Amino acid sequence: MYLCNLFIYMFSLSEENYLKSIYHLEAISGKGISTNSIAKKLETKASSVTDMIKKLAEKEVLVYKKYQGVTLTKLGRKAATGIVRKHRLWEVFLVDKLNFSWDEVHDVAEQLEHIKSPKLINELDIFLGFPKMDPHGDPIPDKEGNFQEIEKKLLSTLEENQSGICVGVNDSSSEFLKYLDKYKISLGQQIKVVSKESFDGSLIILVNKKEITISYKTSNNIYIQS
Amino acid sequence: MYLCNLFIYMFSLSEENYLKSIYHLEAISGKGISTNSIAKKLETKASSVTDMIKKLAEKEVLVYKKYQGVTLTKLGRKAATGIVRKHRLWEVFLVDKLNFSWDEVHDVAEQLEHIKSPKLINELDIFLGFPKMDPHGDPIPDKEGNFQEIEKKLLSTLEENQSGICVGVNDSSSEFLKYLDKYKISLGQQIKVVSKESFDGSLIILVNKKEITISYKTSNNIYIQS
DNA sequence: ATAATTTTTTAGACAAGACTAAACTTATTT
DNA sequence: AAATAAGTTTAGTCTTGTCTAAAAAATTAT
Repeated sequence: MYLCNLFIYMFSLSEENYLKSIYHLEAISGKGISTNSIAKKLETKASSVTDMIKKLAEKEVLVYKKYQGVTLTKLGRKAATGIVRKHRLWEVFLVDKLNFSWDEVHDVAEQLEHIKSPKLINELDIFLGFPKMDPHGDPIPDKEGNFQEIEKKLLSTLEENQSGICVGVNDSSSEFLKYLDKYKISLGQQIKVVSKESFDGSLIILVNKKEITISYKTSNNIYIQS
Repeated sequence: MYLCNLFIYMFSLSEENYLKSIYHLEAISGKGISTNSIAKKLETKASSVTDMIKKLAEKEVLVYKKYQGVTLTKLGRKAATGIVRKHRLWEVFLVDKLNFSWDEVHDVAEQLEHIKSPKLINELDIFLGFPKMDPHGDPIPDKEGNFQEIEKKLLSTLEENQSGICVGVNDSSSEFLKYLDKYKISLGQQIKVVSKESFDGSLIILVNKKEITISYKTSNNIYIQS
């Protein structure tokens, strides 16, 4: 228990960013995350990544074999979910308490997620009423790093005349979220597919009793629960 | 205005800590802050301080002449009060909203004060109801860096039978604050000097209808408003 | 006024984390 | 199976911020 609390102080800002990125990459593509993919995610160079993953392998948060990519250990995953938990709780705080909109929270949460204080984050969790989702519909891990992913599919996979509720987005960039705001697409919003253009995958959807046309790319970044 | 907002992003974590320390030292001892005093405050070496103040002089946040110590410029003072503002607002947040006690806030606020987001701090100010004091009785600067110091004197300067209200502490260390908690001395607490021992300066004071004896050192760290 | 002491600065080194360029593996073509 | 391409690692450099040891300036004591 004591060791476990010290453990959260063990990583530098840079190390934490690597852990988080690798965690997110593993969530998409499974084990054996490549040097290049990490470099792309962190907007850095492959050689920098090689240096850092050697260091993280020493600290036993990931397993590294030359030219084989990396895989988080249980320890590494625990650390990563801790950071994700902090990031998402802070996002809820910013939106619920400080009048941020969902497209404004990311950069600030990116800073706040590195604050080291177990009491702070647990009290914040209590203060916010133990939220289960962040403002983009992503699940918030509990203290132990556990969370349940909700049932959801991409809007792009719906057929004509099917409908559902928006429960998340795949792209949390400010540009995309502002675009969604313009068409009043937000979490909880009912969306119905009116028609589907087969040649480019674009959709006409019904939102708030208005029909709007969205590209395949857009529909592929919106999660729906039927 | 645009420049003014960029300005707050201009300093590294380390630079911010130097600015803050120099600001606090100036508040005590006026202009011309010595290399050694900065080193002591930041628990670093004089040679490191010399390096850093050269850098900060280049950035025109302080004036530096070899062997003469440093003095903040208007720009430097603006930056420093910005950090102090953030530190103290976060302290209020921790105590008012997250159930921290006044002896637990310092280390966390020390981290939070470096988060860079003008919107964050202004919204936090609104959320907290524009507090004028932090949990230790220190004033919170407004956006422009202005604040008014309240009328106060050290408990050690009171005469026998004089009384007043505790409005601040000079030492915010966890040890001292816990000691005060033990004797139920908190902000707003009525304190009356029952008697004064001339040979060591110790006091017998009346707090909550109980008489307690405190050392000169203690009485010299408590601020009173008559 | 000179000597001793303290303070400050300089010079050179180091660690973390990033970068470029070159070398080396692995994967893909032909 | 050899040739090419793509991805990865190594080697060496740079920046930031720190440090030690030594030199220089300022202060204090004699």
